[in-house]
Amino acid sequence: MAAALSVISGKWKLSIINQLLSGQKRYSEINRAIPGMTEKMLSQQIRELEEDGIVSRHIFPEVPPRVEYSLTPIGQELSSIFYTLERWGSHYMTVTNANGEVIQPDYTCYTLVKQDDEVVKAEV
Amino acid sequence: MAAALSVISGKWKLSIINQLLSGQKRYSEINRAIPGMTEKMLSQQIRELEEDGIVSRHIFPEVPPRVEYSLTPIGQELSSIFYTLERWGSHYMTVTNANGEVIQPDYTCYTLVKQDDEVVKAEV
DNA sequence: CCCATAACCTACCAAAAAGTACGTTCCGCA
DNA sequence: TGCGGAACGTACTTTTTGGTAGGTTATGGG
Repeated sequence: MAAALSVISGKWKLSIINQLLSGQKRYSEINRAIPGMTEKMLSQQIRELEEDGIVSRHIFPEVPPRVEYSLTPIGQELSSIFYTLERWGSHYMTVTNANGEVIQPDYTCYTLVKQDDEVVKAEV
Repeated sequence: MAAALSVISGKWKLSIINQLLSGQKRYSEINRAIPGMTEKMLSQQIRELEEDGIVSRHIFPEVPPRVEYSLTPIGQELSSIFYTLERWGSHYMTVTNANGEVIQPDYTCYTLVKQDDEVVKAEV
C-alpha cells in the first residue's frame, strides 16, 4: 500500500497518468493539456514514473526531437485506483461544500467540553 | 480525486485510519500501536483528519483526561481505497524486486537512441 | 513532596517537494 | 541573421512537511 502511494504521490502524477490513460501522447501534448504545470515538473515527474515502471518512453531520433509516452501494462492497471479515488472523492464532496467546510448531513461531529464545571456538548 | 488524495496524504494518516478501522481507540492506544511516530505527529495529523471530517473526537472530562477517536461514516468508507491500494501495491511488488528495481517480466521497456548516426534500441 | 500519566501545545530545525528563471541543441523558416 | 519549437537540464528559492525538545494541567501513588 505504501508502494502504491509512493508511486502516485506527487502533485502532477495523477494528471499525467490520466492523460496517458487515453493513449500514447507526446511531451508537448501532455504539457499543453495540464495547465499550471511547468515543463520542469513534467519532465521530473514523468521520469520518476518511468523509473517506477509506470510509463515507457519512446524517443524518435528526428529533428526536431519527438518523444512519446505511454503507460506500461502495470501502469494501465492503475485505473482501478483512479476509479476508487474518484468514487470516494465525489462522494466526499457531496458532504463538503465549496469552501472545504464539512457539512456532514447524516451525523454530527461533537466534542464534550467542561464549561464552568459543567459538561456541555459542543458541535465542531 | 484530488480531494481524496489530499485527505489521505500525510506520512501517518493511513496508519492512523488503519488503527481506527478496527474500532474506537484512545490517543495513547494509537500512539503505542504505531512505532516511530511521535506524539506531535499523531495529534497534528489526527487533527487534520478531524477537520476533514474523517474522524470524530470524544473528550471525556475526567482526570486524568481521556480522548477517544473513531471514524465517521465517510471515514469508514475509505476502506475501499485501502483495499484497492493494497491490491495494486501487492501486484506491483511482484514485478519489482527488493531493491526497488523493476523486473517487468511480460514486456520490455526500451528507448531508441542515436549512436554514431545509427539508431539503436537500448533497454532501460 | 516529587514523579508519573494523559493528551496535548509551542518554538525551533531539517529535509523534501515544488516553483522560477534561464540555458541548451539542432534545424527549418522568413 | 536571428527566431522559434521541441524536450529537456541546472541553479536557486520558496513552501510544505516532518522531527526534536521542551512545557502544560491536574491528580493519585510511593
